[in-house]
Amino acid sequence: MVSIKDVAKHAGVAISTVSKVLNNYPNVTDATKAKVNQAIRELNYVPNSIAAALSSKHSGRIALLLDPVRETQAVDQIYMQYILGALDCAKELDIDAITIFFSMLEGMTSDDITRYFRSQGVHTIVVFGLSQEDRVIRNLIQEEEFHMVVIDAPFVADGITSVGIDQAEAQYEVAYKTISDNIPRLDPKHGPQTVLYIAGKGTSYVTADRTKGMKKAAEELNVSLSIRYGDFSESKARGIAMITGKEKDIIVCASDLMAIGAVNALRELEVFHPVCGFDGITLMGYVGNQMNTVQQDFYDIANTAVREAKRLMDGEKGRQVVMPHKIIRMKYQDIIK
Amino acid sequence: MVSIKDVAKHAGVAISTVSKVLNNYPNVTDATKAKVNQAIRELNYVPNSIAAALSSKHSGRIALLLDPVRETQAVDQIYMQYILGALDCAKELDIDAITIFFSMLEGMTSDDITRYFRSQGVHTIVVFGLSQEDRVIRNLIQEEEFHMVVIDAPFVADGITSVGIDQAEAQYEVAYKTISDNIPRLDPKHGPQTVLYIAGKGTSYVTADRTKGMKKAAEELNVSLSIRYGDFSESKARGIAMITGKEKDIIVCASDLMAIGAVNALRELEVFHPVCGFDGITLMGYVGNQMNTVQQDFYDIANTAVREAKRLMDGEKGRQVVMPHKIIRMKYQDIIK
DNA sequence: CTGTTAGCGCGTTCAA
DNA sequence: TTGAACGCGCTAACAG
Repeated sequence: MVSIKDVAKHAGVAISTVSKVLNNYPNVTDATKAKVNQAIRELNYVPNSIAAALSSKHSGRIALLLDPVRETQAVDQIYMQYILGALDCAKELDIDAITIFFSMLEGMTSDDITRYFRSQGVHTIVVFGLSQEDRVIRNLIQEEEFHMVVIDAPFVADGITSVGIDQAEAQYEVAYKTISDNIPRLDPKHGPQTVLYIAGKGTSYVTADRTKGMKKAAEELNVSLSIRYGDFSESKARGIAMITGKEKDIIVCASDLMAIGAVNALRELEVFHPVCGFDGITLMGYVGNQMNTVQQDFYDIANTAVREAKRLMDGEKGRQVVMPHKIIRMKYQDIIK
Repeated sequence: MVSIKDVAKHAGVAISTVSKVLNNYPNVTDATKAKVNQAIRELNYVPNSIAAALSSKHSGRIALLLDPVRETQAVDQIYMQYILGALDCAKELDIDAITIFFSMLEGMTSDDITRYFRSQGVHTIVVFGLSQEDRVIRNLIQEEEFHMVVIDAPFVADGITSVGIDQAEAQYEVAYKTISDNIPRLDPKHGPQTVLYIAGKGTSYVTADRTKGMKKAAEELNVSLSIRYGDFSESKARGIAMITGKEKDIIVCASDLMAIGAVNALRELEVFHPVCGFDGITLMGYVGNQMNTVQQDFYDIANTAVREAKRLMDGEKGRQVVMPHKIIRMKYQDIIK
């Protein structure tokens, strides 16, 4: 294996000089820089990131912490996009990232986890989809030993950046559009429309925000709103729609999967009411064709998250980053490849 | 940070002794082992895997190499299961794994890639879904610098293990079942049944095997078979079914996604013919309800792959591992959560 | 069975 | 501006 030493010898300079050009340090003549670069090219040298990490302490390593559902599911694509976006960005910024699932941390105490990350040379953690139940992770955040980027959760501090769309606004928009689009459809004598909102899991941070947006839309449109919690479960949403969906005019769901559950319930009840979802997963194109939903660019979100992680590693302070979203109508034609 | 030195001091032994108990070396008294372990616990010591990797060369690090489609898709769940299964196993065996996508390697020569892995301290690579086009990866395999575990591709050598189901057998079984189940349905005067096989991508290693299985089933059942290549694309399969699907009695597809494309085509043509798929993705439960398909346990396959990687790292020789599969009938009830 | 010691490849002072 | 030397935390001979 060709090491920095070989490069130094080949270029006729000292090891430290090579190191300096490698890391873009100032105070190196262009001439020597050229010599070194040439030697690097000639020897086909690649710095050993392991050794670099050991030596410089701040390994620049980050961990991607995900909590996907264990069973094969349609929402897997969300996590896939997260991983893709994050790893692409990490590669681009030349920081190495390890992927961790919550399940791998099961049964560990906060201390265990801290030690685990430390042993892995991780100093920065990107958390995708934190819920309020995750004490251990929240402890991690509190400890402030690690830099953190948190997706879809309201944490901002010196070492913590939060990334995500404006949940309330997005929910507001899709609900508003879905409801108002359907007002003409209704009999004017019908009275105020009734809307069923199937919210997500109460412990998820996004749920409160989305519910807020839903309420705002309901108020502005002067419709009567009832709220149930579907816990992001398709079958629960299906059950809820089975029971109370028939007499509602419109069903707004806090996730696509729940929207599909609701649609299938309505189908079984042999009634039709507009339903809208949230997330923009492909499955909507197959099952909930032409349904309104919020489209998040998970790839881009993850990309940004890693970029923010880099910012933190560079010593900048945590901040809040709001990502854009779109309201779309899912069509089979758009998703088929 | 508490290091091995601190532990040694605290336990009143030499550094190397600590290292030995850490790595389960022989020749250590139970007494001293206990002392060391106690010190470790008291100091809350965690070995630094970076340093260990640097020192021992064979870092025990593996790379998971995946080639997911870039766009959000229903097959993401396959890759998700791969990653989950692999990382779970890696955690269990205490080897650290990095996830790499083909896209991150784009534009690199074989040498670049070799150097990249080397710089990452990777000595073992698990490749998921290699196609014959991937010259670079095949070079990697040829070079024999790395240990390799290859999923769904026919490579076995001293340092290479192959893992996957019996593609031919699986395709044979699902085709046989689907065809024979439907023989009674047909008018006896109808003559031999006609079967359309929509195969995958010609450059994929599994395609040849599956086609072989299909041919065997067709022969045994004495049906007339025509083969088209859908390249694993839903829309291509849809197009093929649009053109030639109408006059066929049965359509056998080499992937679920293609099966769904075919079903949608038939629906549009307003004819019904049995269709079967391959893979067992969730989407089948939504769209292709009650369709036959081959179910692969991708989680388990990845798990096994990592276990095999470990075997190789331990110096054992490469081998072929055949994973089990099932023929199932996908139902919405089974996949809803 | 235990301790001493020499690196692993690199970043980083501190002199020169 | 450059280079020699030390140390990061650990493993692996080797000596005791």
